[in-house]
Amino acid sequence: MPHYTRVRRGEEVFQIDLKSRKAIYEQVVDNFKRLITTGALREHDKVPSIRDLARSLDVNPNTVQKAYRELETQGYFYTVLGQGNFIASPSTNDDKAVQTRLNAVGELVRELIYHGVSKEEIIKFIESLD
Amino acid sequence: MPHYTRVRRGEEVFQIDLKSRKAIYEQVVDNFKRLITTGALREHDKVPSIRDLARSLDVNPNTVQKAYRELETQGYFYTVLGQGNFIASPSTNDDKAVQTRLNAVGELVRELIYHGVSKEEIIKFIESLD
Amino acid sequence: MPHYTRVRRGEEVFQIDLKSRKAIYEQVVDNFKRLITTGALREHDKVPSIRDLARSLDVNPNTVQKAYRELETQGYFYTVLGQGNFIASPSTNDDKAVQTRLNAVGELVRELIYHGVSKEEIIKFIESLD
Amino acid sequence: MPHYTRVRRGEEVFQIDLKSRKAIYEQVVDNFKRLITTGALREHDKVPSIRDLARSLDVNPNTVQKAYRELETQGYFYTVLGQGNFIASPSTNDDKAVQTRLNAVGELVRELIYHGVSKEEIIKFIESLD
DNA sequence: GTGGTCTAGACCACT
DNA sequence: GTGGTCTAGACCACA
Repeated sequence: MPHYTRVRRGEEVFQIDLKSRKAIYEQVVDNFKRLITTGALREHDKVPSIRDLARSLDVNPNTVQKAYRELETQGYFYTVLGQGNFIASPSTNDDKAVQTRLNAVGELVRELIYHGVSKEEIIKFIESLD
Repeated sequence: MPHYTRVRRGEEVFQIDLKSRKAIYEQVVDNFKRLITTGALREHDKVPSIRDLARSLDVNPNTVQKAYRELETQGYFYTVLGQGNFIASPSTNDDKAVQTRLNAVGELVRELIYHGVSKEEIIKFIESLD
Repeated sequence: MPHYTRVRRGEEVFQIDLKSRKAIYEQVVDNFKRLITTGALREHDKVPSIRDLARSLDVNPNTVQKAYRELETQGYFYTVLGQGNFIASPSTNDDKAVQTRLNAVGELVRELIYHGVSKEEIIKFIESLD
Repeated sequence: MPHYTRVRRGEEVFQIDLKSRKAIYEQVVDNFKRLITTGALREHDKVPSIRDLARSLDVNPNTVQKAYRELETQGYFYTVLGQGNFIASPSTNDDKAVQTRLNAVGELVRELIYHGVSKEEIIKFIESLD
């Protein structure tokens, strides 16, 4: 019995690891953030209904709903009552979100340097993204 | 009940925020990582005893113990029985640790770009660190 | 699918935001209340037929019908069988409606004060209306 | 069988109407907002544990938790893991919250005027609060 | 003790 | 069809 689920959506893969210490709903959130920030999902795209995704991932609908709610409050989704959930427009002025993430990057960079990786290598890695 | 604790250790500050969503033991871990990766604590330095730190921070000794065990597992501390805990040497060849952190950086960079921050700005931020 | 609809009616705008958490039929109700209380629609004016408005707003006729029924219940519309819906006369003695709204205002004022807005500012805002 | 629950907490009353069209968790949220904005609950006060309040109100703990989470994201509560929930400091710079509430006040004032209440009466009512 | 997650399954409101 | 709410009850992590 596998303890993870992978679902292909177009070219992209949606992956949940039931054994992970990370909560399932958080993994769903992270998967969607990845699909959105990589451009695989774009503004106004419809996402699967709560029930459908729950069936695909073989988890309880409540769990998916919690993820969708979280994505809505974080500004990645919007909900149209009776019609489903959709990808929202990027909010480019969320200073708090930016600051949190920059701090996290700073922390990781320090740890990477401690593990022997140079700033130049890290910057080269970032430039190679996408 | 105070909702945060700050303890000066030399020039550096050790800070616990009870209001944070992060578990206290994780905050203790992160504080030590920060002190180590910024050079405030160096190889073979002795760290405070579990009981002492617990008293300083006004948290349960079990919590500090959990943090110390975690730091040992992650290779930041080593224990000498009967003498206490000490800062370990950096492990410069921990490919798994490096890979995990690079992935996390990649994820954060994508989210920052999505929030309107350019790669150039992120790189400039990294260069400005320390 | 557009995520909002604006329809000009004379000088005034009728606006539905599908992304809002508010039910569409409630938004239709609110739009009419606004047009009525601002004087854009007056006593005995005829309102569009359910089918026409549904077409203009690109929503389901059932949704508009629900809104019209609600507006009739609340005393803003009256129906003449075979002729359509019309704007009713203001009911100046509806103590219950007044009391409900005053309570709501009180609640909002308390929350505004809690968020640092002074009573004077709130009163100035009210005086500036219209 | 009564369809509502009233719980006295000190001088204040906490009231839930199971028959209301408003969701139970929202009623819990509103009750706490009222207690906070009227000053009955103050910064750093401990609120009842999820299980305790659920027992008092005779609702499911999940329902109370949903309310507490909402209060946390709206900035009224903060959670200390393993210790419970506490009243947060007022956030005096939440422009969005202020704007939303001012708009709502404007709407209500227009409706009150439509129902025959004068601006002067409304302002007098606001000045009489507390 | 505390909050957090998850399931199974029911019922409701809106479109 | 869609999302939203609620219950009953289980299990886990943290302090």
